Amino acid sequence: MPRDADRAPTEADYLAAYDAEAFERPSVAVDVALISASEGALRVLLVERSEHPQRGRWALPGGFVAPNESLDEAAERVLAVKARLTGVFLEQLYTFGDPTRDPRTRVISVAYYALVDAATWDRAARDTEKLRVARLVVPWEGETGGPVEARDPDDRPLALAFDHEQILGMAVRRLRGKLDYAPIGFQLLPPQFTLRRLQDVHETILGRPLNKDSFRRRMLASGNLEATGEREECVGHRPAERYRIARRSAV
Amino acid sequence: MPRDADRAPTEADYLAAYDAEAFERPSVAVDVALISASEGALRVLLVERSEHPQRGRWALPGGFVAPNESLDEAAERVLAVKARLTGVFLEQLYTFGDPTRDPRTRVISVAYYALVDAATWDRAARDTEKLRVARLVVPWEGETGGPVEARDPDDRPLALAFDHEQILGMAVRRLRGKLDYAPIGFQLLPPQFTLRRLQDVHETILGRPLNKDSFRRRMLASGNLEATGEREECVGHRPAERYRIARRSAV
DNA sequence: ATACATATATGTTACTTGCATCTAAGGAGT
DNA sequence: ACTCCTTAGATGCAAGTAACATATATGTAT
Repeated sequence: MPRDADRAPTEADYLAAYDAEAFERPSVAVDVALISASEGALRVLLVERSEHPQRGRWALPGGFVAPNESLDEAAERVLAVKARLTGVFLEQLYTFGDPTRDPRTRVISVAYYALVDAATWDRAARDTEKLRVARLVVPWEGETGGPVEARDPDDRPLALAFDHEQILGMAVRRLRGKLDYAPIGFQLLPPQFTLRRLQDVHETILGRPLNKDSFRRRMLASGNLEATGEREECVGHRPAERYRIARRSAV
Repeated sequence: MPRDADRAPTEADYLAAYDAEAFERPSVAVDVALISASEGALRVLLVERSEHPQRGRWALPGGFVAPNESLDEAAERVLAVKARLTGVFLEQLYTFGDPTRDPRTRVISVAYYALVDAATWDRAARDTEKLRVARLVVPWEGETGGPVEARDPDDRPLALAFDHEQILGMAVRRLRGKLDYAPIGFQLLPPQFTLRRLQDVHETILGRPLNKDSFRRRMLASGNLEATGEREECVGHRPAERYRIARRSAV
């Protein structure tokens, strides 16, 4: 694992490591994967790079961290500026700091992922210039961290800039891992939703079908759901009850 | 959630956010929580700060990220320089970037956690000057992210520097969360260990007793363990079989 | 040799999960 | 109005997994 394992660290290393001023400071950016689920696939908002470097490639919306804002605030700002979204589920994912990940200069990127329902996502994608829809093609064996492909609405593969494919792969894995024990599926749905829609979301994220009954039982037993008493309308069959996130649910 | 939710972002914000050169760049550091488990408690290595700021307080060993090293490499270097350890389990935890977390200047800290067996940890704590043992007192309800207390060998509470208490809290939560589905318990044990020792480790991390039989079954069924054929010696009772991490185990 | 302490095996019960079946409730076509 | 179709939602059962209790094995200490 450690590359320097053989070389015994010297006192000079120690000093060098601690003298912050001696180092050229890196830029720190946040990149946000705005994710939604619709029509059986995960979708993520990408922006086409019009400038060097990686011109023409697709990138996650991002921005440099301003001196007086926290990382969370920077991610919120990026989301507000680029996708006109505020108040959505937003969580830190991982920090990518390979020295060569940006050819210009050292840029350390703190990656975030945000979850919104499909309608919000569509609105964000429509309203915003320079942003384009991308569908994430998540490989079956993606559980293990295989590469995640992004495709445009015409199903053509998109070349992602920097290490953003890696970021998306980690976002998908994080979603899959948290789905079982954290109430995040709701975040991809509007405030009220039927159990079927929730199951669709879970199946999309996991990439495999789930048993309807045990899914229902598990969700209702979790205590995170609350029946609204309202029902779907004009659906051509028995209307399903609508649920919402229970107030006591730990988000 | 978003603090700037009310203020509509302007084009100036957008440009400002993207013009990296206009920003004073932050320092980026790594802080490493070197964790082990012994005598029923988690232990972490801390260094007493002899300089301003936070002089006299206890901090996680850390260092600034050098221009040509990745974040992982920086964490490995910190571990090698400060604890004389290489080749141990090391994983990124979270990145802390509150603008005021360091009173000197903006320092963004990428926190890591490392896991070693008790003997290695003791050796690291003994060999290294300026490093002191600390016992983590993990509250019962720590699952929810309650504060984590650190105490010295005489059980006196230690005042931690910066936001390092928060980092430790997140490390404990991460350990607890991963314990069920990732083979990390082994990392706190020597290469060979009995099932009882492994259970001790799990109970220490989770802070609650586990059922012996189902723990055995679960561990053996996971396929991550491999019997060595060797047994404990001079233990005053029936010696337990020793196990090791199975070769096919995904670490 | 015997007592003792712990490891390991066996068995019993409660709970969870997957699968199958059945009924409920709407719309659409006749 | 009636029947058909589709999906919602409830119920029952079998298989698998969990905790818990008990019994047996196997070493050291006396």
